[in-house]
Amino acid sequence: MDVDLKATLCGGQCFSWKEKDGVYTAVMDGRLVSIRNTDDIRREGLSRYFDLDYPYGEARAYLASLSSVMKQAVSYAPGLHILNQDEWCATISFILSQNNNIKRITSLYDTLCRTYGTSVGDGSYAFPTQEQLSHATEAELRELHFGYRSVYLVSAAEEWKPIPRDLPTEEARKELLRRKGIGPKVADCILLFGLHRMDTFPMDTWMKKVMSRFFPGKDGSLFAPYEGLAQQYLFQAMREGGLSC
DNA sequence: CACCAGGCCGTGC
DNA sequence: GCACGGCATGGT
Repeated sequence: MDVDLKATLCGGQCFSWKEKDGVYTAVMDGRLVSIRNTDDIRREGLSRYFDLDYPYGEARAYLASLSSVMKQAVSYAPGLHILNQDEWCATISFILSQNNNIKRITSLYDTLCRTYGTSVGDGSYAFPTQEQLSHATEAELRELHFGYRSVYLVSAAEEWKPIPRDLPTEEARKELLRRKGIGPKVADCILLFGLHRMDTFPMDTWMKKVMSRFFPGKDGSLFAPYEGLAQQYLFQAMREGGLSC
């Protein structure tokens, strides 16, 4: 099955892609990339980023077998994939996300690129590296409308280090929770979208609504070993009104 | 005016 | 351990 680009790129996993007339564009590894379909993904060498080798067919079948609501959520956007994003970029992105909406997160993400990132031409900018963002000050960020998240960004750039790839999810989570501005929800988003830990289930305000309404008393472990994918299916369906009793 | 958005932190109990 | 208010900003 082809990747659903809209569900995958514009559903709150990442904030770097722009869509125009069915063409999705972003800066990847220092160059501007445009794609329209799964063939373009392969042609541009983005198979890993789009997670093409993960057994989505198997995961979909299993999740859909669990409950009618989950089946409905899966059928809403079956081509949804979980991206393999850069850990640094995902960390900053989800620090921006707290108590915020996707539109404004995207806008703030854009401001970071234009202010601190490297130009790649055509008015586009790469996401700033840790070194580039470490030049930002709290006062400067506040002027750029980052609000109380400003201090978290400064701290993240100062104290950044990658999580060892072989560290078990629960220990990685503890490490993330020590960092300023990273709580349970942001940590889980970094684990899922930046480290591809499918055994995480980020609980934001939308997911709290989903769980209390459709799976009262349960948690993400109900969907093991595909918690993360299940979460994203439910998140999308709930936000766009695709779930009914 | 209120309340909400991919929440977290510090305080008080 | 848990509940609560404060926090920046922009949209409805």
